[in-house]
Amino acid sequence: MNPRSDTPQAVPAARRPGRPAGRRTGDPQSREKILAAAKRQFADRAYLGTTIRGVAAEAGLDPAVVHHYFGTKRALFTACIELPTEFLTALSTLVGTQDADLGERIAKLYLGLWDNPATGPQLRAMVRSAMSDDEAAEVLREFLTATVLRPVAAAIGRPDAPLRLALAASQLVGLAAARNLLGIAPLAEAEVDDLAAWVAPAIQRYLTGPAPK
Amino acid sequence: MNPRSDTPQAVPAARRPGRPAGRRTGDPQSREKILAAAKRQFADRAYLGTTIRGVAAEAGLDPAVVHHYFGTKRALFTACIELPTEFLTALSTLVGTQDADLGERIAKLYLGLWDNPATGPQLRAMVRSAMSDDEAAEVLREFLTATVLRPVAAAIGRPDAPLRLALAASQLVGLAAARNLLGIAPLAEAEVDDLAAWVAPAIQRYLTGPAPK
DNA sequence: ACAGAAATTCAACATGCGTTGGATATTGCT
DNA sequence: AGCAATATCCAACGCATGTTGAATTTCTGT
Repeated sequence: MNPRSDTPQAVPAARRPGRPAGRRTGDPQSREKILAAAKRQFADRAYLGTTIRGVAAEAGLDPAVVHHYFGTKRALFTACIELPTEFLTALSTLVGTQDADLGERIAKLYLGLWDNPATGPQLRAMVRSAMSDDEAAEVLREFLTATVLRPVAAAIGRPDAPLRLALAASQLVGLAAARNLLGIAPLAEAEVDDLAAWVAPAIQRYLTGPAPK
Repeated sequence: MNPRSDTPQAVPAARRPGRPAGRRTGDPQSREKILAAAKRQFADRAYLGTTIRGVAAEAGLDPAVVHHYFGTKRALFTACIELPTEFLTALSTLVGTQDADLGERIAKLYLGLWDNPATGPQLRAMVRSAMSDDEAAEVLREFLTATVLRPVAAAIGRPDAPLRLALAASQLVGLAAARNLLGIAPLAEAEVDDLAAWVAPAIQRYLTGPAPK
């Protein structure tokens, strides 16, 4: 503390500039601030392009606080891509019922998830990172097969159901990526309902139509 | 380096360990080796996950050689994603002709490009990096619209051609990403011709079918 | 009132990165 | 034979990163 210490030993103290250390008054929202900033950055720059320091800066905090709450960057990422389960169950039950409007209802629900501010960033972060990071790819693959493809395949009950669902999923993921990640103009500017009407027949045919040849 | 130097000055010389510096005998293939290694790594780990040092190591060279030939990492990347123009013109002329098999022929040609060892790595590198890097995304968007979407839209000549083509492209990109990047099982294991038969009706409908509603 | 837990700050470490500069060896031209 | 161009290696710089540790302040429960 004293500028002129009376002992010749190392004097690590004397913290003068910046805000003082220590706990802030009021209930701490740092964890939520970090999560929000991290979701935004993972969604925009994928796993490798996102830095702990950048997240901390956007949240207005010290990088060490991020580690205090989440430990490692990987743990922060997995905390960011957890989706509200309500949507997943809605999707599953929806696809379980077979009818002529199935394709359109799936497409609308799915595109709505991407435009929803509560779930869109997670989806963007997931797909963006899965394309450039092996571990994230495994997370997405596991998520797709476990919570979407497998249960729905069982509900449909055809022998070629896994292939059919994978085809439908590839169309939907490709559409969302082109629209929300790459920003291909005609898709990015289109309305959800119009897009759903366009892709609905394709989804419907993949799921319930006749096999080719 | 020398334990007993005869001059008290700095002695930078006396390079002893490792291979000697200087030009190798025989025609230098280093540029091609670097390109091959870089294509592989950009395709596998996207732009940010690829390091000059890693590329140099795979090519068995010093990182400085990479800079000697390509200057910067960005320049190396753009050198890697240049596609042979023959394929592009083949695609363009193919889509210019309208008939009932158009969807299937497009799908086969496109999926073939991804499985072709001469063009697959570039496509993988392009799409992978476009998902995580802004500049790469612009390259892909420009490539898609300029060499595929725009000319073909002109050939089709419908007012909603841009949207129709973007939808077809989203299906194809999504299919290739799920199959070649994410490794979704039923798609990764399927034959090109079978997949083409499945997606052909969707492509055909996007391009020439009736508009919805 | 007090002790422990929690929250925050700063400083630093070790690592890996892209990039640069200089030294050295080989080639090809004249 | 000699000389410019080319190719290669090594060492280092400056910077950013994830992560750790210690110090400090506030809060909470008793």
